[in-house]
Formats: sequence, structure tokens, C-alpha cells
Amino acid sequence: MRDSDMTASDVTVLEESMVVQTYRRNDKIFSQGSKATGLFCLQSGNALLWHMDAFKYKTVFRIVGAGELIGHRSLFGEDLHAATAQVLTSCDVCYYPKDTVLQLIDEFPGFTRRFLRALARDRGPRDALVLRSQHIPVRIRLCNLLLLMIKSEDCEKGGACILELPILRRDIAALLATRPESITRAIKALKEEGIALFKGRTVTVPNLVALYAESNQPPTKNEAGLSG
Amino acid sequence: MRDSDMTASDVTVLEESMVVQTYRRNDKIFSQGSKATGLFCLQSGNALLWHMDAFKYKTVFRIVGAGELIGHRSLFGEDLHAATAQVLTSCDVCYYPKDTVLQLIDEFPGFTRRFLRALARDRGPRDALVLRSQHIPVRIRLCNLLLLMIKSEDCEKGGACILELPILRRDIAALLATRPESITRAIKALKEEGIALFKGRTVTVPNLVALYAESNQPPTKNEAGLSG
DNA sequence: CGTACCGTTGAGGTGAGTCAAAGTAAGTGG
DNA sequence: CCACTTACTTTGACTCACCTCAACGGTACG
Repeated sequence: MRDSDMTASDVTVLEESMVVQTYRRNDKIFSQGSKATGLFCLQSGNALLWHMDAFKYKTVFRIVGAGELIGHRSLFGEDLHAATAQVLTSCDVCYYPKDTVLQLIDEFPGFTRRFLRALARDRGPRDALVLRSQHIPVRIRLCNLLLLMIKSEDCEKGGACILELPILRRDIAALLATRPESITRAIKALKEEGIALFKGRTVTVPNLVALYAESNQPPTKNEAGLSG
Repeated sequence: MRDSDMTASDVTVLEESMVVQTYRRNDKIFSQGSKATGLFCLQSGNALLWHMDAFKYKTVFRIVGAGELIGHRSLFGEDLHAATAQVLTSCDVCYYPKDTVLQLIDEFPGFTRRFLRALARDRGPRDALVLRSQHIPVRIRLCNLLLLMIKSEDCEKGGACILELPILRRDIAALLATRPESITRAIKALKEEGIALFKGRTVTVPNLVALYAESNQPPTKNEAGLSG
């Protein structure tokens, strides 16, 4: 839902109450437990959505990119945010107060349809399958993460890619449902196999095909459970 | 979104194209990979939503109960179902063809609001945290499942509960991101601890408080990763 | 009374968690 | 520019919960 998607009438309503704000790395757009007062849409940059449980165990469950909505669940369901949204790379973020959103829904069906399509675009639940499934070895989960993060513009014709991954080992671990030490060891393994080279925040993938092949290795054994 | 939630005008439109169908145990409401043509709403009963990956590994990611919507993601995003919906206990299911849903959204803002609230009610992503997190021992994950499944009407005043869990070991395993053998062992452990007794499809919880306490055991060690 | 699942049990192996300690990078202030 | 602090990363040794495999027991059903 960028401006370019809006019709003239929608924009009029939006401009009256919309706020665009720039957040920098590590800023929190909203925090778990705080009151949800509106809807956010990232216009640029990346952010993480994470949850912390009663025992301080941190779970990252979504990487948010440009054009994606956050805060909608809290907006229509409960009124407290169930997660924290924290910025990875500087973001321009639109804020729509709850009243504005509800007003737009009531008055502009076109807005609603785009809104729903934006919601359906949320890849969180889907990504969890390849990033958090413990039957997949950590090394492969890390490959899957790279494949999700690589954009076409990161790649050269030869199949080599260079991407920025401005995210701590700790947060990669929280995203892949494992521990920082295991991330370190997985990175080391990928380096030795020549599949991906991590240096600081920069990852170099010499051969995208090899990375893809690695992440599609069948599990060493068995056939898993079929039913019905 | 049961009939009781509908306004008169909504119902008129709905009744023209709505189909209610009864499904029996193990029936599939829709299948992964098939074309999504509409929206489903369970009026009664329970169903499982599961996904199977390229290596036949089955992941159950949601238990659907009465009043919940399924198929919406495929409806507004891609047009192929990403999961299979399979019935646990006989269900009455409303089917709303895609066109009807879009028409209602365009014409009845009140419908849209209820629709969005129903979507926000989806506990799938939230439940995954307590059911599929591998830092939680299988035994505790099983306790969490019981706590999610127990309804107030299953319980007596004394704190004892009896519930039906018409679900295979294999599917419990797919839901808890583990293996059938581990489920068997966890069930055995809970029995020995006197927390829950599994007999066929019936589970007896002598003391709900004890079950709750068990599922809130802090992890044996450490403080997990804090950041930012 | 097979056949076909489903569930249980035991033995054995291992990937990843845990812990502790050392190494490195990134501020901060004088 | 250099001490000093603090936070992050890496490494190695150890441990363990769970997976895997294989065999057996139950139960439903034609």
C-alpha cells in the first residue's frame, strides 16, 4: 500500500491524518505489551518482528520489507501489541491511526481490497516452515534464510550475489529457532563448503545455484509421516 | 462469523450463494495445491490445517474451531491452497464463493469489519510459539496443547477435566514438530507424573492446576538471548 | 484370521544445546 | 590517539533430548 496504489479519494482522507516517520537501526516502531493505536506500513527498509516469552526466550517470527503492513493483528483483535517491531535498516514508516483505517474501510471498498491483499502477502507463517523447522538442519535453515533475503539486484550475471545482512548472530538464531553458537558453526561450515562467505555484515554467495542445491538436500533418512 | 453476527442486508446477499455442507472425520475441506475458489467458515467441529513439503514432511500449523475462517490467504493472495484442511470432528462448514466475499466487502463495510476481526482471531502464529518451539521440551509442548484444547465445559468443579482428542499420534507429532515415538514417550511420562491420562481418544486431566503448573516450568537453565 | 494401520518399546547414535573462556570489534572519554 | 568499557563472536569440551531404526503388540475390519 504505497501512495502509488491509492486512488485520489483515498489519498485525501489519508493525508489528513497519515504520519510518515523515519526510524533508524535498532529503533522500535512499537513494543510488545504497548497499546496498539494504529497501523504501520514500511515504505522502505527492513525490520524484525519478535516476541519474547515469560522466560525471556526471544523468537523472531517475521522479517518485514518495503510495502508490508504491521500491527494489523493487534489493531483488529486485542489492543496490545503481541510483538516488538525493531528496525534493521533505516525505514520510512507510514502510520495510520486506527480511526483512519476504520473510516477508509467503511467508505472505500477499493482501499479494503488492497488492504486485504497486503495482509495476504504476509509471508511470516510460510517462511516459518523453512526457517524454524527443527527437522531441517541449522545449516540448511541458514541457506533458506539467505535465499529469502537475496534480491535480484544483489546478483551478477555469473550467479554470484552480495548482500547485506545487518542482523546479529543472536537475532539470526532467534529467527532460525536455534542458538548463536550454532549459527557461528553453521556459517563456518558454509564457508568451508564454499557456499557462502560471511564477513561482518556482508555475505558473498559465489554461486547461487550451489546455495539453492544445498537448501534442497533431502533429509539424510526416512520418509516422514504420511497420513490420510 | 456465524449467522448471528450478520446484519439483515448481509444475510440477504449471503443466502443467495452461500452453501453449508457437513464434513465427516478425515474429509478434506480443501487440499494443498488445489485452486482456491472461496472462503470457508467452520460453524461447528474441528479441523486441522497442514502443509506437506517436497520431502513429504508433514507440518500441522493450525487447529481450526467453530467460528473461524479458513482459506482467506489463498483467496486474496495466490490462487492455490498452500495447505490442506482436514476434519477432526464432524463439521458444518459455510462456503462463500470468492465473488460473494468481494461483493460483500464492496457493499457492506460492516461485513468487512467483522471479517477482519475474524481474521485477527486466527491464533495459528501465536500457538506455534508454545507448540512448535524446540527449546520447550516435548512433554511441555504436549501440556500446552492440552491447555489449548480444553474448553470450560470439559471441566468439573474439582479441577478435573475430560476431553476428546480425536487425533492420531502422528498428527500430534506433526503439530508439535516432533515424532510419534516421542509423543508416546511424553504421554507415558505425563501418565507417570499423574498429570494427564490418555486412553484411546480420551484424555483425563485429574488436576487442571497441576497441568498448568507443569506447562509453566521455567527451562532448566540459562536466560536466553536478550537484545536491544 | 489375515491384512493393514496404529501404537509402543528398546537400543543406539547425533545434532545441537550448554557452559566457560578467550578473541574481536565498537564505542566513550580523557 | 590510546586506555577502558561493553557488547558481540568464536571456540572447544561436554551433555542430552530427541531422532532413527527395528521389532513387536493392539485393534479394526473385510
